[in-house]
Amino acid sequence: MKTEATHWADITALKIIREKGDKQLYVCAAGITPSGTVHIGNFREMISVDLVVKALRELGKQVRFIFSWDDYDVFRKIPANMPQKEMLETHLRKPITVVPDPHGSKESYARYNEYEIEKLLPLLGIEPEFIYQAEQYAKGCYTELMRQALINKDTIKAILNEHRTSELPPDWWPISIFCTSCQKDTTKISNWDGEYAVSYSCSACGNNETLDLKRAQTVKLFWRVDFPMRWSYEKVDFEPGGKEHHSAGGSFDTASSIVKQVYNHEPPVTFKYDFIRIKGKGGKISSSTGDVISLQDVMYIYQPEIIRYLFAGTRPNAEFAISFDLDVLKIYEDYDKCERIYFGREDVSEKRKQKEKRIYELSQVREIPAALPEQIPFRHLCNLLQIYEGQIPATLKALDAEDDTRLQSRARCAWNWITTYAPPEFRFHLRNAEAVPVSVTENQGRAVTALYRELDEKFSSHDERSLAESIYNLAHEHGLEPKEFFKTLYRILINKEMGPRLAGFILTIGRDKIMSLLTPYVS
RNA sequence: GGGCCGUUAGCUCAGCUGGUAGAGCAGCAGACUCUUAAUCUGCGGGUCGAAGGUUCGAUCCCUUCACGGCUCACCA
Repeated sequence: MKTEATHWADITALKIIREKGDKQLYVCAAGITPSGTVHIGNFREMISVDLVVKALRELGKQVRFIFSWDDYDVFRKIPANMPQKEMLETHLRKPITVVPDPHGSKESYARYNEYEIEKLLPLLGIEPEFIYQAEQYAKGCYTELMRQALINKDTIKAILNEHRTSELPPDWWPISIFCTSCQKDTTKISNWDGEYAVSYSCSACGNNETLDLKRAQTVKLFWRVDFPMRWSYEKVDFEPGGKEHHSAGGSFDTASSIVKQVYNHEPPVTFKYDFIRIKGKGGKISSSTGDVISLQDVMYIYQPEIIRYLFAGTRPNAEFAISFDLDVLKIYEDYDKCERIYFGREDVSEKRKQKEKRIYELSQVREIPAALPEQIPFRHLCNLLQIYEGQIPATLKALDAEDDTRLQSRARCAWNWITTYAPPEFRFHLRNAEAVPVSVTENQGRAVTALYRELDEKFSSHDERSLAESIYNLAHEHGLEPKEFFKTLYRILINKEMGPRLAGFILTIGRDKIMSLLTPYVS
């Protein structure tokens, strides 16, 4: 039993129970429009709900975690990162589920964007029940609720007008219609009979028609109304919202009024989450250039647990940056430290300990490890992988590490980082022993020869410290400044002037390899 | 114009339901005749944006103000 909840996910869970009462089932919802690549900022919506769901379940509650894809939205503009722009151009104003996938792999534009992230979520332990709005509308799930909105048109209008600078026009309706002929939403409603018949005319193709709401599959609610309608339909108890929805007059505000006045349902518990910034991914990052950062991009560098850790460890209403630069090392170190704290291997204040422990628990993709997992510092992994040229099994074997999924995943991320984002100082290639030797002076050659002999005799008895000492001594014995000797050795090993801390590096490279690399210089 | 959020050590930030402040980095000193933001050890009196108020007592509550940022108001 925990003393008091201090983590935001637990606090929110308790708040939901307090405000919604003791229920058999709690509904927690997330929703995103797949009108383009789902980016890491959108991901905050999913993970935020996931963490709250987790907290509720740990309190012994039954929870339904729903995720609504707002894929009956209209295709308004073409994101810069999409191929086949001319083709897409011809589909503007149609529902995104009708627009073809420009990549040609999925049944629609919307589906492509949905799938790109749906396939990744289970890897992060996020497994919601997906609801596809286009499908829901098509199935007629919302017919009655649409009619209710039509009946309450004036109420809705008044609510929306409260915060508008210009009033909605007299002929405004809370629904919009995709023309059955040209599929575009370039339609104007001309009449509603008070029951289920809605007439419209299409300005694009000139189509005039009267639809039956009970049969029609192309009518939908205006987004600010769709939102509260869904709260009512799914009986949503909790849904967070991005900051763009959370100010006075924003969609949460109007949706709350509408759900109460039109649908006779209480709005869900909510909180606001802030945006995610990106750091260290050089140059163009704005969505206008279409260079959005997706979850996949982040997973390329960060293990699943660490992605969860980043979000679980930050209050939702605080903005934070996801880094691709040197900060990556620090983030991995922070996570490892958090893990050590969880397993009591690190002395910290009780308060800190409680805090970190909860964050650690929430960061786990599945069950919490029973004992401290083997930790291999990210930085070290980066060096080893370069020695083994990116071969993960060989690297883990050299480490005598368990070949488990966590370490594999970390190794993959480390290699990805090294090859894509790491600064040049971090990168190296071991030279090939058969390559033409670099040139060394006579003195340098003698020192290298001495080192060769030293290693030949005592490689296995050296540790980093003793070997470092030997290197110094050898330098002096042969009249070299240590710095010069270091440079010489780095050139011989990796053809650079600097590299990883030398003694440890030599030991890591391993006896066989180091001997073969030094051999050409032995006189 | 409305709303929200910030303003805490040089920098980045922690500080839960009030009991006069902390961590990392930087810095300084020392150690190691090393180098991948190098490692180890030691060192943290900063009017907690300003002014009022509530309180025995406020960084943490209330009010007002200043500065900074974000967001809504057109479309989804």
